[in-house]
Amino acid sequence: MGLAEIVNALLTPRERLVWEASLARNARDYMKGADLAREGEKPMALRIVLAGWAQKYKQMPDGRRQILGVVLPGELCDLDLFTVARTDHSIAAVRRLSVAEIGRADAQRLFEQCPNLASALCWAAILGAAVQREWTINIGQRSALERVAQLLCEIYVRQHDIPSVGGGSCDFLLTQGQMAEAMGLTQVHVNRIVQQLRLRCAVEIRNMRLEIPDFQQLAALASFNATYLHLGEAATLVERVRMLFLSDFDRPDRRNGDGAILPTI
Amino acid sequence: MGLAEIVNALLTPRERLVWEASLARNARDYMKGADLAREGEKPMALRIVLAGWAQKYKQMPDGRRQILGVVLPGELCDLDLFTVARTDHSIAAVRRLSVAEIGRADAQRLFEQCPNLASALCWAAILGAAVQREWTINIGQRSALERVAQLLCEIYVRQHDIPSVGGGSCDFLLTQGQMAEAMGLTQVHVNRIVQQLRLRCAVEIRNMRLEIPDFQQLAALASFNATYLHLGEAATLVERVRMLFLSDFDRPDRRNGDGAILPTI
DNA sequence: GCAGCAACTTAACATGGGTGAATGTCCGCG
DNA sequence: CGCGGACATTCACCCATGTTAAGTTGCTGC
Repeated sequence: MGLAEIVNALLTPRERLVWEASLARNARDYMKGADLAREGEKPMALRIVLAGWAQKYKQMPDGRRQILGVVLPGELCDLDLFTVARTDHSIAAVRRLSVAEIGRADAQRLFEQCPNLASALCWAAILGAAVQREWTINIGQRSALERVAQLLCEIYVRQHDIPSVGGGSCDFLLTQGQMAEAMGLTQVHVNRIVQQLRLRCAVEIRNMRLEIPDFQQLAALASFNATYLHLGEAATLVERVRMLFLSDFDRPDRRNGDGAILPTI
Repeated sequence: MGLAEIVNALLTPRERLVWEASLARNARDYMKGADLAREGEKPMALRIVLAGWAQKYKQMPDGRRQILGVVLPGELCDLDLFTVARTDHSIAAVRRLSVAEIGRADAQRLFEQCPNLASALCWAAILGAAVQREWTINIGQRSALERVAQLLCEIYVRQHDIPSVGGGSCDFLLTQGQMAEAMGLTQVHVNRIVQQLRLRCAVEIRNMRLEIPDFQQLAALASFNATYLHLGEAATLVERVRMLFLSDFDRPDRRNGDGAILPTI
């Protein structure tokens, strides 16, 4: 369940327009490898990826680097602007990247016009933490082969939202070196594994595309279980948000585009 | 920054009373190893640890288990009750455990009486995700010695809130086997490392207590950087929460115990 | 069409940490 | 007091993955 679905479920049509206009107005580009934010800095913007991929990472004093997750188009980078005094991780562009950067003043105005946006962003951030948990078990417990297979499965499913039967393809912008930093392996070993996957599952990574002829087979190799992505849960989302933020959904202007009042559970 | 500090910063005195009464009223005990919640289930309660430690974990089909984090007294287990249809990880008691379990109906009533509680819980959940990120880099990039040292540092600091100079001691309820599951190592290897730490830093784990004669030394071994715990940021928290949830802090009843209006930034 | 660089491959070798199994130590309980 | 269970410790062996160091391929810019 990505930010887009959450926004669709929680915002009124009018709010959605304001939100999307704000994204478009604040677009900014980065070159491959450029940092959008650095660990230890004061957070300066609310960031949504528009095109390309971003990577969250942490670096140790001696240079070892761990990629903590990738941010795909339409997804939220973090809520640090509202939650912490100093950011605890860095964000960089995986390749050429376009991102909406909403500064303090703009954000303030935005939330005044979109009262439901705050809970939508909180939800996206909290669900994003579920992905982080899965990366932890991935690195902690899986073998190199399982790790890489799991990464490919996750990236594939996150781009399709509805898990498709059989196989298919999707964008894949990481180099083998970046995959290594993401999975706690070396570049050389990732290369070995990618070749194994090529032989065993006919998986191909080429030209920034990932091709998976048989998703079931790959998922089995990885013991992939998509529960943590919480797909298809948007339908029942309003019910749960309402439990926590009662007032947000009792406002009289909560209507859909046709003027009908949305079901209130 | 733990839940307690966040609640202190965001709730009115009246709300705090209601909240604490609710915790006390819903206390429930678990035996060592008992599950409070299991992966795949529908979330049934909002849980706050009162005494003892809880562990979040995930298990793979073949039995491998990764501990994703520990929940110390006063901390929130998760917000799954409000965010997901099915939980993606399990929670168990590390040892005998007392926890407040607030069910749907009770939670509903609670949020009606404590309008600021919702944002407090969201903040706690989002800041909890920062700890998860650090576990990821810990397992992905650090050597076994660094990992164990880092774990000890984190547990120590989380119990002291204010990092003390020199050394000290704190509760430590994990067995070496559990430490192994937490750090992606084997029990045997954790034992080797614990003995090294004993020699090199005089660190002792005994009788469910952890003694660290020289915290600086241990922190250096681990390359420990406490940024991710966001200590001491509670002072400026209201300012940030206000940016996101404007309305919550404009309510007329936001007064402190003496009847004076709290500063509004 | 070629220089130059980034990414990918391959190979030989080294090692941190895993495995399995036995032994030791402590403590609560009947 | 002695038994049983939970946890910690030790040992011998070895494999998955890291390290180092060449290549090789294939862009991209000029």
